[in-house]
Amino acid sequence: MAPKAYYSIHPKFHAAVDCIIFGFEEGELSLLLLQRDFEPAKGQWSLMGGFVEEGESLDDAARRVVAELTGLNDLYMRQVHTYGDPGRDPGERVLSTAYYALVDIKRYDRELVKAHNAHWVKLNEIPHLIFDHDRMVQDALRFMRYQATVKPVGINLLPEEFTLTQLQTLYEAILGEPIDKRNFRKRIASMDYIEKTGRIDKTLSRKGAALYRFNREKFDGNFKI
Amino acid sequence: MAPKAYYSIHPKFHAAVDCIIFGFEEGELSLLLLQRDFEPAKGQWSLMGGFVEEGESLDDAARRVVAELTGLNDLYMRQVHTYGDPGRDPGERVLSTAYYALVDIKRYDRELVKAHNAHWVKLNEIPHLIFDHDRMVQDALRFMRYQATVKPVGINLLPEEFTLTQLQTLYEAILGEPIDKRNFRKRIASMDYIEKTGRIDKTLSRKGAALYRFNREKFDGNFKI
DNA sequence: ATGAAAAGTGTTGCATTTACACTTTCTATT
DNA sequence: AATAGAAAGTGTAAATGCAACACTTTTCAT
Repeated sequence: MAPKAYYSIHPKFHAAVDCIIFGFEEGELSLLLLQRDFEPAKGQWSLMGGFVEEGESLDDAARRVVAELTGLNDLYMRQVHTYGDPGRDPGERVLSTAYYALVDIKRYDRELVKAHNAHWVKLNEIPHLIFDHDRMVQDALRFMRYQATVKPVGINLLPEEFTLTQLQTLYEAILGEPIDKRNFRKRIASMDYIEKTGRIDKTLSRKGAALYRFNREKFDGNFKI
Repeated sequence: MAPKAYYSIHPKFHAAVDCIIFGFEEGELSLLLLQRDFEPAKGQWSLMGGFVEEGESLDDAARRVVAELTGLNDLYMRQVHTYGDPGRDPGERVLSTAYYALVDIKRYDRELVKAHNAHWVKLNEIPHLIFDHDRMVQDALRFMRYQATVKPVGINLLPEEFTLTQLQTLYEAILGEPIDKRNFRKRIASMDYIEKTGRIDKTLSRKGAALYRFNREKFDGNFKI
């Protein structure tokens, strides 16, 4: 067994998670940010975060923190990076692990968000954030963009059923560049895990647009390597 | 200011770094692993790791730990992931951040490695490692492979000057598949940041092979986005 | 009846990637 | 001195993937 001193001669640190919560609305990506009405850094903007508790994994902590703010427990989340510079939190030393989360912006709990004084802010209108949260956002954005080019994580920003126009607008927002409609639809047509539901959405156009859905079974079947 | 209780009501944890140290020899990737002659988990195999100390960033801790074992202070290193499940270390709770490092296997300090009872182990001969170190290795390998397809990080596994055959063998080892010699050389020729030194290596063939070197300035000039 | 607004639909050219085999050079051996 | 062996070095053609491009259909509101 390990001698007791093996651990105890080393310092301990607070551990936190900070969450970069992405939403998609009006053709643009947004982040859910807190206008802090509490200390520390009261009055400034920050990411939603929280301390890791005893017996709680990092993933669980991130999930809890996001659920506290959104009421949603089933979000797509990924760890981005851990920030551990001494002095990154001017109060005490805290190691913080950043996670990004993808939210269908129609689903979050408006009461909870209001209670936390949180707001959806469009990507290009993001204010300066406290500590090293600016850098966390940059890193999370880069990582999410990369993931989106590799697998269809973006789907988690849309409702269960979505039109191809919605999907294209989403990917244009993620990649930050316009996409040719015909080429885009050709590519989607070749992905059998994005399937027509047979239903039609009439709210977004007079003509109506076919609704599609992501079929996780087909995707996992095709992509497990 | 933050009330003192803001921090102090939350638990603290040990923080560690574990390092996946890659080398390249005889056409294969290897890892530098410890056969532990110390507790905990004496007798088992593990990654080189260490606790994060007061006033030391995670990156610094990883750099220190790798230098302790290899004597090398200038290695290419990247953070991979942080592992925080309660119980991942059966002794006490420890949050561990994994880093990978790339070593020119000709350069490390053999005395230090021997003193730590560490050994280079080929990728496909890696034994079961303690705790969650197996998973760390898988994650690091995937991340390093991805990085190698995007930018020439592999160069850090070779000496300053190298032949194109060495470089090709390295990339075959990283990607795990054979590469066509002519296509490979065509691609390298199009990268002006890999430049001929004018020197010739005569140790690896009778004919002799041109030595090349990575020009960081040209690379940064081309790739800064 | 008409106009507006979004949905939907194929083809061609271009660029990139892949497949493929022989010659050159040198030295160690006979 | 001749030769065999071993790795270095070199170009072309086919195929595939990617990018560019414009008009018709449908429906509802006016």
